[in-house]
Amino acid sequence: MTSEDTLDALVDALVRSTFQVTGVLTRIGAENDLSLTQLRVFGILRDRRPRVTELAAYLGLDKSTMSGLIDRAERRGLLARDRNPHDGRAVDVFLTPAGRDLTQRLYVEVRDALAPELSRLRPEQRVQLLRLLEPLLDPAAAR
Amino acid sequence: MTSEDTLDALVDALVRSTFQVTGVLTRIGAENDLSLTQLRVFGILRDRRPRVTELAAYLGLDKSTMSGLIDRAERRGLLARDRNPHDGRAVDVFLTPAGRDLTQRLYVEVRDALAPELSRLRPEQRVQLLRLLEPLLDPAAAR
DNA sequence: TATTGTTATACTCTATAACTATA
DNA sequence: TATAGTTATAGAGTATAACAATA
Repeated sequence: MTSEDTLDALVDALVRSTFQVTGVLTRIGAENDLSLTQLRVFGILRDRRPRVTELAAYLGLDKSTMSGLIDRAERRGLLARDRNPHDGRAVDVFLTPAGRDLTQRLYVEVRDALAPELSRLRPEQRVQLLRLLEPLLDPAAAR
Repeated sequence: MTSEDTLDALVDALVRSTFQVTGVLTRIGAENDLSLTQLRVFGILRDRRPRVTELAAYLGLDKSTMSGLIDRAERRGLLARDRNPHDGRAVDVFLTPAGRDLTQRLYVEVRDALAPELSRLRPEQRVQLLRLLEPLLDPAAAR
């Protein structure tokens, strides 16, 4: 197998595993009335308190799209807005306690859903996979 | 690091790499006026000629959603419908030559977009990653 | 003037329900 | 009766353009 073939096969495997994980995330989201994007929003807010524009940039979305996403989650009491104390134009976004609880529950659900697949690997293979994925994760890309 | 910690870190890395690859696919799709779902449709049709319901099942979507997706792509001349010769109720879906060309171009774009990230791994590491991803890919899950 | 955020608008994606045609 | 597909409807996700408020 040439190095070119490996690249093709690897891209294929990467795309397929992406769709597989996306399927799990989409299902768990749907069971909690959350879209994949909302799931991402909650993941980001887990340890950050960004302004609207920052959040949109993380997700690669327009700020107007962000407004709608925040509106709907805010209406459900899962997250909240607050004026940024240092810049009167900016609005900070953060999880409410209810949103934080939900995020924690979602995280456990995702882990439990992926664990069976990952158990097909031996423990030392799991460590290996982790080591191989890490270099691929662009620090600029948000979760 | 305990095995429990590895699982947590691995799930995290897997989800993050999923969003990263999804970002690439979404961008390339958008540049060609295609949604992520349309991209998947084209990937599936690349080597299959399923009926509407089969396609919907692959994607985990309702058949009515499928009708709309097919409509829009058909209007653009990228795919076509045909009566299934063995079952008068069923409709087969397949790529037109234009759709096939586009799919091929998209594939190359995706590979070229992911190649730089993958080049952070040494050749033998890429082979290793491929070997580790393969057991995770459920044959039941479509691309 | 430039930036931050919201709103109006239009289109795609999605599911549910109701329908037609075929098995 | 059951299955395959379409259509009507409604809501979420998305971007573009126009706007108000602040820097």
